[in-house]
Amino acid sequence: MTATKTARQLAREQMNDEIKECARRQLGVHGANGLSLRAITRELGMVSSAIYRYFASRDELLTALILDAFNEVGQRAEDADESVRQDIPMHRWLAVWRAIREWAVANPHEYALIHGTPVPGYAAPQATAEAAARDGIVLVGIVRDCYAADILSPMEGLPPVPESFVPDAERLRAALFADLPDDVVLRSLQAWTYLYGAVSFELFGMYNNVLTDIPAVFDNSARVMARMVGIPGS
Amino acid sequence: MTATKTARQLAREQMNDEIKECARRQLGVHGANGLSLRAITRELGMVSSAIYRYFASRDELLTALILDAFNEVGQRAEDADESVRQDIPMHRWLAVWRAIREWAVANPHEYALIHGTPVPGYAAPQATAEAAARDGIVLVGIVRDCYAADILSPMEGLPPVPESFVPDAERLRAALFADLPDDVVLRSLQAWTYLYGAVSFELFGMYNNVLTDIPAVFDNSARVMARMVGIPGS
DNA sequence: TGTACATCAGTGAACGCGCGTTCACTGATGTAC
DNA sequence: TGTACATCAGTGAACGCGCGTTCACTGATGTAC
Repeated sequence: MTATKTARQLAREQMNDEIKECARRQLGVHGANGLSLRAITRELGMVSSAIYRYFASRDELLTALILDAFNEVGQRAEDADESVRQDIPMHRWLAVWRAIREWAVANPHEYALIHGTPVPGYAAPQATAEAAARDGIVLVGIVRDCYAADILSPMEGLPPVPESFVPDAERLRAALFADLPDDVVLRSLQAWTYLYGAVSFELFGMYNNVLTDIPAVFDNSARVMARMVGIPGS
Repeated sequence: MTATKTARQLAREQMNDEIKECARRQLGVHGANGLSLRAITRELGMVSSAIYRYFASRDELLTALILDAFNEVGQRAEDADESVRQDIPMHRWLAVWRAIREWAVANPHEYALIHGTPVPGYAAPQATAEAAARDGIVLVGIVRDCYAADILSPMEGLPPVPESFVPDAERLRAALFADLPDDVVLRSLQAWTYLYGAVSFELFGMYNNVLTDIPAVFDNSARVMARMVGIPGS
């Protein structure tokens, strides 16, 4: 197992990428349900059975695409967080929200793959769960940093945390939320819900004939949610 | 054109309903993309071409299902609003939120049809737009009643309305929001976005292994959004 | 009230299409001695 | 360094399937006189 790769290995990796890229293009035209292995091989100038050298089945290809999508959006979120000044939490928060939205707008069909209607008959394997959590980890990280610096001030006057949420908060703390109090865990989840609700509304056309400057409203929503969670900054 | 219907007309209406009901059942198994006219006729014991006496094409059937779904959820929202005491806005607000969520949970596939990934290659005709607005009209109605009664107090300390939203607010006022101020129009849209974001997260499985008592968190969110918009009540 | 004609729900065969997956194969690339 | 063998990417034909839609038809239901 050396670092140098044989011509065969290189060709294989390249072909693998070409298949996925072609599949992504297909997603845009026919949606996830219409993803056709034959159409992919046709476009790549191969015989239809050749694709089975790379993916054992249609589901396996789908899984690879889903994994890529989760990782891409997760990577964008992480990059955005690191690209801004770490000492201004609101800047980090806005940067991450924008990065996620912008990725989705630029890749609507991959977005639909991970946040749209689940593909019937397809069950995502456990492997995707880890990749799916990356964006959430980034957002929670910002909240945690504020809490650790004692500058988190969740909005007052909001309804109290429901009792039935307490065990969930406990479990979520252990997994990701560290020592954040119940209400902050809840507000963070609500902000996360809003973020993807807004992106889905935009991409699925619900804002057609309603909003013209969607990015501006999205930014405003990001700030509203930041205020709710307690992230300081104008 | 009398009120009495011929046996033929009655049979036609009944068959029409049976086809749609069967189609709705199919949605659950294979999703909107997998809706098959042949499978429907098979289940109904007809020959495959017979369905063309009722729907001119697959798209026409889809449109009918979408229209039904919008009208059903709209009806539920209206009924819920009317079923509670009109003088307590928060009760109305909660009732409508719950009604919409409960309809969605009870009819996940019809929900996906109207709020999930758009079906590729299918463009909803204008006719659906009116039905699609019913739930929004109910929610805005509550806000308007509060404003008219001078008991609306939008949350303070939220980021100001973006300038680019002002023309949208103007247009939306003319269509539906009557004399509500810009910030209330914006907060209402954000609440509407949140509502469907939360329902979609629940139905599309994003809360799996995260929340156990989803209705409780949903209620909490409804109250948070009510507070943001300015609807009074604990 | 009875008859002649029009309407129209449902039939059955066919059209042309695309799909995922399998299998035995060829021939180029890579590896071990 | 050269040869024998193993690996494996890609071929081409085939399998069995389901799909939406058209078309000429049959026979029951409805309507006008």
